[in-house]
Amino acid sequence: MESKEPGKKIRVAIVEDHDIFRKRLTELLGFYDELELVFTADSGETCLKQVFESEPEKMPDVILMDIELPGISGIETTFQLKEKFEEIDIIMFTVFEDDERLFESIQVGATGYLLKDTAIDEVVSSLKEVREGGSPITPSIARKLIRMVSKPKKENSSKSEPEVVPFDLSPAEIRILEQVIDGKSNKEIAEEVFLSPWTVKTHIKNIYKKMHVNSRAAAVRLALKRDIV
Amino acid sequence: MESKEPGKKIRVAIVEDHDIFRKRLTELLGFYDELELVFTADSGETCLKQVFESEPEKMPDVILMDIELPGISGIETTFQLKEKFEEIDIIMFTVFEDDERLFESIQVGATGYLLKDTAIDEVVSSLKEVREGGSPITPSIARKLIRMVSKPKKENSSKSEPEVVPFDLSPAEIRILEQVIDGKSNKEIAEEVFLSPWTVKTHIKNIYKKMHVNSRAAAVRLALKRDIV
DNA sequence: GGAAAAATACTCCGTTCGGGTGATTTATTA
DNA sequence: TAATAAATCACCCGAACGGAGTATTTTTCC
Repeated sequence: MESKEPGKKIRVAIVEDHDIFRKRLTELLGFYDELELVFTADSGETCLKQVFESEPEKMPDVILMDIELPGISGIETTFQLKEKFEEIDIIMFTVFEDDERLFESIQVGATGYLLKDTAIDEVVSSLKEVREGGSPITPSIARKLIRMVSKPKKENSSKSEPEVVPFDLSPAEIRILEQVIDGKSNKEIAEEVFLSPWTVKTHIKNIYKKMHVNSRAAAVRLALKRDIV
Repeated sequence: MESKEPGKKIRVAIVEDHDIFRKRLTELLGFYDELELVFTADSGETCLKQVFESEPEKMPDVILMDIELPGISGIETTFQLKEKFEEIDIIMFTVFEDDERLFESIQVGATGYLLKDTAIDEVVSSLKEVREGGSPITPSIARKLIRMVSKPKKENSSKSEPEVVPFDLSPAEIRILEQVIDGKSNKEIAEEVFLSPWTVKTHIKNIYKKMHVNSRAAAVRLALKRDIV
């Protein structure tokens, strides 16, 4: 893992709705010459706007993203960002050690996950690490991650494949998603899988929710991109 | 996550076949008052023997375990140990960042995974972290972990060339097809490319004709399959 | 210069989609 | 056993879509 651009300053952005915290963080990061703060935002919307409007030379390398945000969440924002700007590393920054959101963060493409009580120079080294191909996470979060990866050794080792399905799609949903990818309409899918069109529709709605999309085309693209089929 | 026994020394064991490295490590850890080295071993077998024969008050809290060992491997040793002594935390200690063994280590119950070039005081803080419920891992390993939980992205492969013209799509059509693939609606596309929605629609109709499809989803699938974008 | 292809714009019409809501039934798991 | 998740079916509504047709302007190229 090599550093992406050894000599250069790391361009950092902060997304944090809590004014005092954001300002404090801004101030602290200001002491580090190796960092360049390109913008701060107090909401996901503002962040997206900022990034989309950034000049190439002001595009952040890393974003410190609060999870709890007014309006669209940090997770959603991350998802949106990674769709368009895959090269930006995003470190989730939160007060909670929340399994669910940790998992979601990873799903949508966050690279690191730090707690807000992390010391400032650890935050700074995290920013560097992430640019060098690492994933800064606190040890306690690492343990959660490890639990996710390791088998819940509950008997039953007969199950062959762990079958890592991105987006947590249920078997029924995957079956239907495949049909959607084939360009079929709800009615056609219903006939194919012997279900009512209403059911098919419901499944598709749930698929959209899980995949964060709102059209067949987007779902197909994502599914193919992530090798779900 | 609370410390298991706040005030007490952490009982540490080292399993490492490389004599010089083991001795050096022993020496270095000796400088830390908060640690108590209960034993060292140069093989998995010795380690198991040591643990099984340990007095309760000499039972290690944490074992630094080399993966590459003569005889039974560190992974196998870890497995054996965790069978009987689940409360012992084991930190794998290795020179290699090996995906396969990282994964295996976690499967058999290792709590942490450090590279041997880790600074000594980081090793020591790792020993503490592990006792406090954390999982010390280096950022680069964390990223591998995260990749495991997130996307089993299929890399590689057929780096085939553009070859012939995919379909006979005109530049304008391709431009619009790209937007379709992004999941945009006709109206959104119109705004994006500064055209009337009617025009966009016409283009899409023509695209369908050329591609022999009749829905966005099908067009997206075909386009991605054929690498048109 | 002139034919052909591409790009642009619009209308009508019936179908499909996507979002919201709500309900029942069956696992599964705590 | 109780709570939760998955799967099933249903309805309303407005927006979007897809098909067929027509037509003008630009570009391209022989």
